[in-house]
Amino acid sequence: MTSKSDLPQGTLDLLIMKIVALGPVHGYAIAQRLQQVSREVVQVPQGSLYPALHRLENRGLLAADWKETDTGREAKFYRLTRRGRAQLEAETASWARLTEAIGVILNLREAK
Amino acid sequence: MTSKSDLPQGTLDLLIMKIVALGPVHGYAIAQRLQQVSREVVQVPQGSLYPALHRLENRGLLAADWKETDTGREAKFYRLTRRGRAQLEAETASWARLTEAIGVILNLREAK
DNA sequence: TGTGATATGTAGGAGAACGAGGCATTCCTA
DNA sequence: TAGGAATGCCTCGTTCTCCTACATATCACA
Repeated sequence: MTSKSDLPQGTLDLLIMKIVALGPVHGYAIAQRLQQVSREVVQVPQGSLYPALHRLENRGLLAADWKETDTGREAKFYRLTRRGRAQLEAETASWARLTEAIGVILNLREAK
Repeated sequence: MTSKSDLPQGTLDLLIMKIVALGPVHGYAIAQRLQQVSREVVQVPQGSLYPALHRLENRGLLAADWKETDTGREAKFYRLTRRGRAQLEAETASWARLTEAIGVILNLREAK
């Protein structure tokens, strides 16, 4: 079971920012955490992950430094910039508003 | 306020199917209902609406007949096909699973 | 007459997601 | 010691969706 459902467009950036907000992580670990925390519901292919990270970095929402991982490899650790933090807050609120609205619609009964 | 937030990819089709499931409606009315019911949160531009309707029709999820509206105009009334109804159910469940997973992630506290 | 609401549609472009590929290192095991 | 799996980074090309802008037509009303 637990079919991998594709993420709606735009959602990936939000999730990435959220994970990064919890503390500096490198790309590979971001994908792993999203998968674990969501119990396999959210799965991020690398062909989506890295372009998204670069996108966020170009927009000035993330910044990165090369550091050594626990396993002794070099990896690019991302952190949220100030703008990124503001963006995360805004998008989280927006997401809540939207999903609530959609939830209402999906629960409509024919009783017009 | 009530900023118009863009819909995540794929969500539009889901919402359209849901509205159509409540009873036959024409395109223009679908957009209006979505806007009203969501208190302006969901707004569907015509350039998104009609392509989406054609898309759903081509996929065999919607079917349409020309009828007269309350206002005396000819309009294309859409209804769900059997496949459309199954698709709506599946996508609704998928949406619930996904938003729940995302909700969990967005509520994470740094306590790893 | 002209403006706003109703009603349908297309064209063009931007942007996101993803599959498929490539590359390098480390660790485990047969 | 050879091979594969896991870790870690990346890009290219395709596909799909969405949206701005535009085009069309009817009707009500001022």
